[in-house]
Amino acid sequence: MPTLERTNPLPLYYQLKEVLKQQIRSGHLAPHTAIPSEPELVANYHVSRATVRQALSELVHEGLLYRQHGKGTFVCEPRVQQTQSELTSLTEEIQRRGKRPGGLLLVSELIRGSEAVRKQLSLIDTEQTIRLERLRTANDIPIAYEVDYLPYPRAASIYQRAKELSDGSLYNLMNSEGLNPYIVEQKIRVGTATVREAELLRIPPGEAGLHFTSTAFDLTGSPIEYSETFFPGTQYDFHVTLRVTK
Amino acid sequence: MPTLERTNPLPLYYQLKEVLKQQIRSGHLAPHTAIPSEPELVANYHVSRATVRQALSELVHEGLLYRQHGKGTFVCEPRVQQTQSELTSLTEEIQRRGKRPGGLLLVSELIRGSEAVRKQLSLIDTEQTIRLERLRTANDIPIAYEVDYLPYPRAASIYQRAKELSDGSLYNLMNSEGLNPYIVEQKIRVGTATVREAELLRIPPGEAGLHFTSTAFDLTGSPIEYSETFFPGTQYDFHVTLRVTK
DNA sequence: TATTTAGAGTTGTCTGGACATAAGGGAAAC
DNA sequence: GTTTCCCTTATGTCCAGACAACTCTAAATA
Repeated sequence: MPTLERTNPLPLYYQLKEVLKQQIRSGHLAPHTAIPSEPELVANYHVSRATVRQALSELVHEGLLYRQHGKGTFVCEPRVQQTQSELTSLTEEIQRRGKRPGGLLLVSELIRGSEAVRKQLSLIDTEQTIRLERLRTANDIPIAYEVDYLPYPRAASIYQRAKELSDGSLYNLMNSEGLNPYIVEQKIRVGTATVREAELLRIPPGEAGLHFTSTAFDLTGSPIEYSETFFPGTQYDFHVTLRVTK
Repeated sequence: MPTLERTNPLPLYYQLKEVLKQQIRSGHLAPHTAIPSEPELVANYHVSRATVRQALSELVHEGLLYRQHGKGTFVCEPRVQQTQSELTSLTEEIQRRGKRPGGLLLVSELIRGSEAVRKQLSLIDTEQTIRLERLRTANDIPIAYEVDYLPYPRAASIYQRAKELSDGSLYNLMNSEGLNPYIVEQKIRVGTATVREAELLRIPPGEAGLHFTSTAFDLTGSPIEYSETFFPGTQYDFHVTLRVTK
């Protein structure tokens, strides 16, 4: 049995979490079987029950364990998409499918923006928007047309570094500038390609596709990005994992 | 200041959560302002710090508060779609838009099911599937065509009560029978209507729409429902809220 | 035999305390 | 005037213990 290191700067509850995760993933703790009870974990790892419960609570929240009052704590059956509701950028999504993500920055400008966009970003009168128009590619083949809006001056540094977007993800760039997306709201509907979109994506005008509008918020709930993306045809599956809020 | 009732069967941390929620929603605690510190809450409500922290932790997890080590705990800016990633059935979604949900049960049968469906439901050799074919309506207008598969015999009671689906939600029926959806995985893509779908939905065959495939799991991670749904045209927006997992 | 009761083991809630770590401000030193 | 250091206050981690509520089994009872 692994032991927890008190000299380790990582918290004890976090170390315990990692140990249990490892045992679950390795199959040492099988689905639907009970893990050691809380008093047993306390004895085995020489930590208090509060520490054990913090580790278990987080694993329950991550969907790896479930508790039954009076009976015990059990291992969840693994799902296909084990990572639940993770926030993946299109860049990462393309990489996950074994392709090479790329992009072409078509336009980068500072404009006032429509009232709809300004409302999404909660801008005040004097503030402007950074507008980025991008063509996204996988293995150099265009797969999506995207327009991003960011609040100015808050995201001024993004405007300076916009040229880096040709090969990288906007979310990566935002993270490196302290604009960390924490929650993202997305709306999905069927749409048809405009003439401009059809031309750029090399598809017939009017062809159907998925139209995304997305707003990203930081952990304080302030909007930091709004975007509209068009995926033509059936080239793109969108996955999502929902959870009951109780 | 409201007081917590120790005679109340509801836990103290839960009562405190509700009090704080109320103060946030009423605007008594404004966005981006600090709430009382943990020691202050301890003194004000006469509970221990562990109790306070349990309440705050859950509110942080629900996206109503955010913490900053060494500074304090603050109120999040409210988002448009404040309820995050909630699991709403189509029935509830229609009601939320002020329309009257309905349905027509076309087929209810017990079959072996394709290998793909059997795999989604993790069935063993001897088990069968309940197959339900439904036309969903809003104000008596067809809006979606849906095929549901449930594991048999586990969901046998659903098969008995299938006729109730004409006016109610499958998730409601499942909940009343102890089959509680806890996590739902969905895949969304653009699709075209088959001849049968077009006929039932009164649209031209081949028209584009959203094609959903969805698998529901109970809290133990076991699959309890798999469904395929077609929404024609642009009648349906799909909303989703994602969160970073860190 | 069938039912009730008692007990052991589990998770849920709560207490009161301790020290660590991070942020900010003000006093002291330069 | 500027920088450095210390103190205060905030959240983060951890402890030892207590009782409540729930589940299951087995013994006691009708």
